[in-house]
Amino acid sequence: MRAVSAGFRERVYEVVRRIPAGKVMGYGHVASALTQPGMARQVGWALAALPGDTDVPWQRVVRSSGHIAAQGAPDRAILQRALLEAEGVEFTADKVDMRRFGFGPEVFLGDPAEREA
DNA sequence: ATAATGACTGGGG
DNA sequence: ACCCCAGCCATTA
Repeated sequence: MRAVSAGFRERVYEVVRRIPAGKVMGYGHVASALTQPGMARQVGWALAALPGDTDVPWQRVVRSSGHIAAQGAPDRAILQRALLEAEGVEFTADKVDMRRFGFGPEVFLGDPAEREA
């Protein structure tokens, strides 16, 4: 058995599958959705184990900063950006504006004044 | 059982 | 705002 526990992986995939097209979620955010904050790295691990023909929209998961992750797979990183732009996600200086494209109820927990109109 | 690794994160320079 | 470093945690060696 390679990578993370099968159960954990499936939970990650379930969450990722719920991210609507045109939106992105941070690894830490996904981990929180799994009620297991602090496992951002393991979330990335689960996505890294995905096959090329998966139906999981792994491209919608980026770093909290909005930058593309995929360190060990630069080729996948390029593909990821292409897929996201095809979904309508705009990139600025190789980063995504989480304030606009970030998904998840958690993002609304912050101060309302923080939010962009 | 200990040490190294990595699709991460937050704080400090 | 960008780069570097220490902290985290399950999987591997």
